[in-house]
Amino acid sequence: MQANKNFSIAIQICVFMDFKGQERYSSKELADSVDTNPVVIRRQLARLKAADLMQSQNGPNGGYYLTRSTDKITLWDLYAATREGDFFNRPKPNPDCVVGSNLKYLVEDTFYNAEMAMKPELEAVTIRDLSQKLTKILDC
Amino acid sequence: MQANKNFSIAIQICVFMDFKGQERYSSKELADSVDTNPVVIRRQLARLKAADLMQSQNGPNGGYYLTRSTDKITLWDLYAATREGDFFNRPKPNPDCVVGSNLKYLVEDTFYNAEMAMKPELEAVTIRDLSQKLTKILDC
DNA sequence: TTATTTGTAACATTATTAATTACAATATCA
DNA sequence: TGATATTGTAATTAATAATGTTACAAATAA
Repeated sequence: MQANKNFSIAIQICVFMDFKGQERYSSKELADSVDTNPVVIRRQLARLKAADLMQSQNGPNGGYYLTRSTDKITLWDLYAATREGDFFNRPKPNPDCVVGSNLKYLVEDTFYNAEMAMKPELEAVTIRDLSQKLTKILDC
Repeated sequence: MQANKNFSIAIQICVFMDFKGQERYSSKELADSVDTNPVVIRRQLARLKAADLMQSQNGPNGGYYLTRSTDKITLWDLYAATREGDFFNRPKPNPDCVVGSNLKYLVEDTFYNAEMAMKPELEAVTIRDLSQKLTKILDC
């Protein structure tokens, strides 16, 4: 399990960017913030780029930047960009067992519905919301 | 990531039991169905026992059985029994980064809401529903 | 009393994830 | 143009987590 982790890192990167307010961020800077390796960050950001949430520029003074305002990026956007694989996860059922081999079909509708039920909750929160909340916390 | 997998196995075991209609099932039988080791199954079932969904009996002709009718066991029951850890999963934030170290608090409400939004969807489906659906599929 | 089964700990193995190294491609700027 | 900084990605290694296995005590039925 770990679409969760990628999701969490994506949130952190975006909030970090909004909070800092720079133009661009190198993978090195972001890696320090997340406490991991720059290459790990670049791999993560490749997903966000694929979802048109992030852009990058090569060369000196290059780096990554968000393609739109942080009040237009919701947690659902990041969830969708970083999720992978099946919500329901039964990799290798015994093909001789009628239950195991059909279970996927039995539950896929329900699992889809469950996942979609989260959508409005995650859409209700933007990156801007989180970074403003953070600012408030730190003011105390 | 793998609360999902335990959840899936729990569903499979319960549907299997309803579908077969025996009194009890040894961990060996169940392991064959799931295609894994009996000890793995026993570990899984320990969770379901802790959630009062399953009981067991030692000795010859012993084994596992559900504590209540399968039309009273919902997918949410199994989800709750098998979930572990945080929905939001950022194990070791850099303590020097204000974003990373506070992120957990920023999102925990939203993540709780998102998880709870799934509840009615998962509560709407019982183990009985699934095993009846399976029977129908196999009749075709 | 014997056989069967759960419960669990300890260990071994396998699979997955993350980190690192390396380097080509690209872009900036003096 | 040349030096430098940066992304993109592949290949490798290291670390971590999950799974499978063995072993055996405790319980129970016949």
